[in-house]
Amino acid sequence: MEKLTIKDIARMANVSPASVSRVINNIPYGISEDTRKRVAAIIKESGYQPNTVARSMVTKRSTTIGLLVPDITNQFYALLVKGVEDIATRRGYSVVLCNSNNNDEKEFRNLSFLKENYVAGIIYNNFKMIDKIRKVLEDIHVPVIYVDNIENVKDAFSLHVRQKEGMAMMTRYLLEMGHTKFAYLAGPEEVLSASQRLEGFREVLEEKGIRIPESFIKSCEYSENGGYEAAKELMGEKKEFTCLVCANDLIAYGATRLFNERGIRIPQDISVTGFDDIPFSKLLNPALTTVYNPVQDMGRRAAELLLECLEGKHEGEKGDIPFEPVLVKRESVRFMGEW
Amino acid sequence: MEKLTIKDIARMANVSPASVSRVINNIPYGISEDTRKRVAAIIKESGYQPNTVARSMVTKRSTTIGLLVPDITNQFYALLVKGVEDIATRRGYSVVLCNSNNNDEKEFRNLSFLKENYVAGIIYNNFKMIDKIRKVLEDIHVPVIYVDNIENVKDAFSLHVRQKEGMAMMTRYLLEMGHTKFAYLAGPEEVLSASQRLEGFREVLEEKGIRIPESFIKSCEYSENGGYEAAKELMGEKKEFTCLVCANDLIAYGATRLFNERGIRIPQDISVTGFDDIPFSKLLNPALTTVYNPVQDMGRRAAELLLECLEGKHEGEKGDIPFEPVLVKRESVRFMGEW
DNA sequence: ATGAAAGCGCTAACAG
DNA sequence: CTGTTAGCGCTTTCAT
Repeated sequence: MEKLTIKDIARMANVSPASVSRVINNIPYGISEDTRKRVAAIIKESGYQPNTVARSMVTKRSTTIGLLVPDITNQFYALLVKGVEDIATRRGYSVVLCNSNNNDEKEFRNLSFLKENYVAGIIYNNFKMIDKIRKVLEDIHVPVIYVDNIENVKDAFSLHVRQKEGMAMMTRYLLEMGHTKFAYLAGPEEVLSASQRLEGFREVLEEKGIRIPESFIKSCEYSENGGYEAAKELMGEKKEFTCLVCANDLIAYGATRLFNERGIRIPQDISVTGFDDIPFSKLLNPALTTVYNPVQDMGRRAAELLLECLEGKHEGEKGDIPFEPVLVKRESVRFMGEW
Repeated sequence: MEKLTIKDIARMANVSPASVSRVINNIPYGISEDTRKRVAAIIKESGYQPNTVARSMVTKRSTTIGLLVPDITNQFYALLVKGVEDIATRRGYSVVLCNSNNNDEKEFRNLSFLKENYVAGIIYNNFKMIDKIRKVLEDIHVPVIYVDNIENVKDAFSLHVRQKEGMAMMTRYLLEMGHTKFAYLAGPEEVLSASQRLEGFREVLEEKGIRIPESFIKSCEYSENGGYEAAKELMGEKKEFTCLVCANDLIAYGATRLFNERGIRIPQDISVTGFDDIPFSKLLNPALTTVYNPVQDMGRRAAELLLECLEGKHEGEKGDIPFEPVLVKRESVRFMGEW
C-alpha cells in the first residue's frame, strides 16, 4: 500500500488535482456539490491523507503549534503542557513540545527548528526572557503567547499568575497564625516570578512593621536541591525564626528533606510553606501549605488565545492576562497563638 | 530581512543552486575546495538557513525524531524524555514529543502526524501495545525503538528493565527483613510490567513456601489515586499483613496518603514499598524503599540505538535490550527480626 | 464549475 | 567540477 497522492485521487475520481484540493480544504466555491461528494467518498475509502509537509511548503503555514518549556521534568511545566495539548488537539492542532532544559542555546535551536517547520504559532514559557530569544521571537512572524515570563506587553498576550498577591496572601496567613519570625528562600534573583513573590512578602511585612534580618532571605535555585542547600546554609545562622517561607514548592521539598535529616519536626519545630501547589505537595508528610498556581488553566487559556489569534481574532487588543493564585492551607504550618 | 533561499545564495556566490546544496549537505565530491569555502562563507554571513520542510519534501527524510509517551505529567516518563533529548540534540537531531495522555485515539493521531511529517525514526514508549498501534508502527517505514512495552521482538530494538527480577529482589529483601505477611497492590492487569512484577513477587513467595490470601492482591490503576483507593479497599479486609508492596511508586504514594489520613504509621505499623524510584520518592517521609528503574538511561540508549539505525548500523542484529533494576533501601520498611 | 500550469525551496540525476 | 533540469505533493491563480 503505497502512499496515495492528490493526483491518485484525482485520477480515481476523474477530476483534476485542483478539485480534490478544493474538497480537502473545504473551499466553499468553485466546485459542485455533486463532485464534492464523489471526491469526498473516494478520499474516505482510499484512506488518503494529505501530505502536511507539501502543504506547509506552499502555504507556509501549518496546523502545528510549538510549545517551549524550560524543564519537562518539573511537574509544574508538565501541567502546562497538558493544558495546552488538551485544547490544541481537541481543535485539530498538533503540538510539538520543545524542552530547552534551562539551556539558552538549546532554546535558540528549538526556536529555529519551529520556525523552519512553519509552526502556526508558539507558546513560550520560561521563567525569564533574554534579549537574544526575545529578538528571535519577535522576528518569527507567527503569533506568540508568553506564559509566566514578561509583563506589560501590549502587542502580544502574556499570561501569568499574580505572583506578588499570592505571596502576600500567604504572608498574611502566616501572620494570622501567629508567626512573626521568618526566613525566606527566594529562588533565583534574576527570575521575574521569584522577585515578585519576594516583593509580596516584603510588602506585607513592611505594612505590619515587621523586620527580619536580610541574612534570613537567601536566594537559591528553583529546585529541590537548591532548597536543600539554601536551608542548610540558613541553619548555620542562629536560627531565630519559626517559619520558613519558600518561593516555590520544590524549594520547600529540599528544605523539608534537610529538616527530616536533622530531626527537625515540621510544623512543631518549624513551619514551612511553598508556592505553586504541584501535585506532590499534598503527599508530603506533613502536607505542604502552599499557594495554588493555576498552570494547567494557563496552558488551556494560552492555547485558546493562540488559536483565536490564528483565526484572525484579537487584532490589536492584546496584553497581560492575570490569573488568580489561591491559598492552600494544609499541615506544614503551626498555629503560634493569637497575635 | 526576507527569508533567503538557496537560489539567493547561489546568485550571491555566482554558482548554481546545486553547488550550494553540495556545501549545505557536506557532499564530499563534485565540488572544489575553493568554491566550497567561498559558498560556506557567504552562507555564514548571510545567516541563511536551509528550509527543512522543502528538504524533507524531496528526501522524504528529516533530522527529527518522534518520541511518544503516555503521560508527560508522570515524572517517570519525563525522565525518559530527558534521556532521549540529551542524546538526540547533542547529535543534531530535534525531537518532537507526543503525549498521548493514555488515549489510544490521540496516540493514533500523533503517529499519523509523525508519519506525515517524515520523522526519521520513532521511540515508542507505552506500558501496553494494542494491535491497532502495532500495525501503524510496522507500516511506518522508519526505525522504531520500543521502550517498556513488548518483549521478544527480533526485527526491532525493545528496551525494558528486568521487571520480574526487580520485584523478586525487593521481595527477598522484605523476607530478610522478617516480613512474611504481605499485601500487594498490583497495578493494571493488562499492563506487561505490572504482570511481570507480580510474577516476580509470586515466584519468590512460592520458592519460600509462603502463601498469602488472593484477596490481599489487588489490581489498581498505576497512579497515586489508584493506590489510595486500592489501599482503602484493602483496609476493609481484616488486615493481617505487616507489609504492603506496591507495583510502582505512585501506588505507594497513594497508599501512604491513606495511611497518613488514618494515623497508621509507616513503618512502625506497616511497611510500604514501591517500584521505579522516581525522584520524589526520596522526599517522602519516611523515604520510600523502592526499586530503581533506570529510565533516563533507557532514554539515552534508545536515542543512541535509533540514531545508529538511521546511520545504517544494526542491520539484522536487533532484539531485546534488558536493563538492570537496583534495590533502594530507605526508611519505609521495618525490621521485624530474624526470620 | 473545472482544469492546466506554475511554483513553494530543495535535492538528485544527468550533462557538459 | 559545475550547472541544468526535473520533480517531491500540494495550493493557487488564471483560463476555459
